[in-house]
Amino acid sequence: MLAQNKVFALVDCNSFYVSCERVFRPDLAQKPVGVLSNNDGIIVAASAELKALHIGRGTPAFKIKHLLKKYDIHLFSSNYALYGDMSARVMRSLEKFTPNLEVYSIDEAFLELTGINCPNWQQYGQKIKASVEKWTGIPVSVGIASTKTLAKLANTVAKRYKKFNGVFNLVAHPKFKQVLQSIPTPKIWGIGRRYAEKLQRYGIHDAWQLSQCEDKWIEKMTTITGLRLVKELRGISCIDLELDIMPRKNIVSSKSFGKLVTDLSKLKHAVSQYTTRAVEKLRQQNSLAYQIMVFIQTNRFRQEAQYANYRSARLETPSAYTPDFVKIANKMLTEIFRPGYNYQKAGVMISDIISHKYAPLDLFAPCYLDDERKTLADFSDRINDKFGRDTIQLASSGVEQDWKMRREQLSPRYTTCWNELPVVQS
DNA sequence: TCTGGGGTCCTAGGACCC
DNA sequence: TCTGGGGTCCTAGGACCC
Repeated sequence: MLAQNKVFALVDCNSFYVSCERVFRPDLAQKPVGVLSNNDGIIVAASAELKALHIGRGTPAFKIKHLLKKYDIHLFSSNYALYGDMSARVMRSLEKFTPNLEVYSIDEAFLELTGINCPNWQQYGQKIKASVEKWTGIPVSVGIASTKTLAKLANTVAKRYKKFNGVFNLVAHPKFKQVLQSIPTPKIWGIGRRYAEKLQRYGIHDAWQLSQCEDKWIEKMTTITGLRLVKELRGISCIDLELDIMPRKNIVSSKSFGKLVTDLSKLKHAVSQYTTRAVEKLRQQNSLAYQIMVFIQTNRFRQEAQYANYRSARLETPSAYTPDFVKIANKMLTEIFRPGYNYQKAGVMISDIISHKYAPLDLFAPCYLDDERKTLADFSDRINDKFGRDTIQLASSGVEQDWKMRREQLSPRYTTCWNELPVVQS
C-alpha cells in the first residue's frame, strides 16, 4: 500500500492577546493596540496598526509612553485568565473540523486533515477561518500543506498577502518553488537568529535554498533537528501530530518585582510564593518531583553592582507537598543571598519530575502519597480552586507583598469572573 | 522610575566504571 | 616504565519555540 500523502493545517490567531481584548472592546477595532508583559514591561502582542508605527513585540513600554496620546495607542496589562479562556473556545471550535487536533500553543493549533476527501483546500480553510471567527470573535490565519513545517510556512504567506484573505494552501501548489523562495530563512519554523546567521555565511537565504541542502552537511550545521526540518521543507512529513498532552518535565515560576528588593525577608516571601505556584502546577499534572532550583538576580540594565546566583537541591523522596519545597528553597535562598544589592527578579524551577504512578517504594521514608501531607495539599487546592488563588497560603509568603508585579492597565476578567461580566448598554 | 515568562531538545565534555 | 578504549550517565550550554 502506498503511503498516503498527509495534509496538515496550521491555524494561528492573529495578534492573539490583542484580539482577545478587542472582542470586548469593539471600539478598538482599527486602532493601534498592544498587550504588555508582566510588570507592564514590554509589548508582547501588537495589532497590525501598532506594528505599522514600528512598535512591535519586545518594545519596552516606557520607551513609547510619549507616543500614546499622539497616535491614540491603547495598551493593556496581560490578562491570562481571559486569554486562556478565549484560547479554550478557539480550540473547541477547531475540534469540530477534525479529531486530530494538536494544541500547539495558546494561540495555535495543528489539524491533521489527512484522509478528509476535499476537492478544494482553499475553501475548506476559509470555512475553518469563518467558523472560528463567528463562534469566538477571534480572527485567525490558516496555512495548509503536506508537512507541519510547510503548513507553518503557508500560514506566514496567508498573513502576508491580503489577497489570500487569511488562508493559503500549499498542497500541490503550481508555484511551490517560488513560494519557498519568498520566505527568508529566519522566518522558517525551527530556524532562529543564530542558525540564520550561520546559514547566511554559506549563501543560504531562503526556504528553497535550505530545502536543497545536502543532508550530511545540514546535519553538521544544525544537528539532527535541522535535517528533519529540511526534509519537511521537501514535503516529507517527519514531525507527527502530538495528540497526547505530556506532563511537563520542568516547571518554572519566576517573576520580576514591581520594585527592586533589597532585603532577604521580602525575597523569601517571593520565593515562597513562586514555589507554591510551581508545586500547585506539579500537583495539577499528577506528578511528584525530586529537584528544586532557586535563583536571584539584579537588574542587568541598571548601571550598578550586579549579582546573580542559583542553587539546587534534591529531595530524598519525591514530593508534591508545598512545604517540603518551600523549606529547602528558603534555605538555599539564604545561602546565595548577598546583602547590598538591588534584586530585580527571583524564581524557582522544579525538575526531575515523575508521574505519581511511578513513585518509588521506600521502606524507611514516608511517601508523600501515603501520608497526611497529601490530604492537606488536596484540601488547600480545593479551597483555592473554589475561592480563588491564595485564599489559603503559607505564612512564609508574607502579607505585605509590595514587591508584586504591576498591572496598571488590566482589563476586566470578562469571561471568568461573575462580577466583571461585560454589560450591554441599552 | 520603567526592559517578560515558560517551555523543549540536542550535543559536547567530564566523571566514572570495567 | 608503559598510560587503552569503550560504555554510560550527568550536566551545562546552546539552540529553538510561543
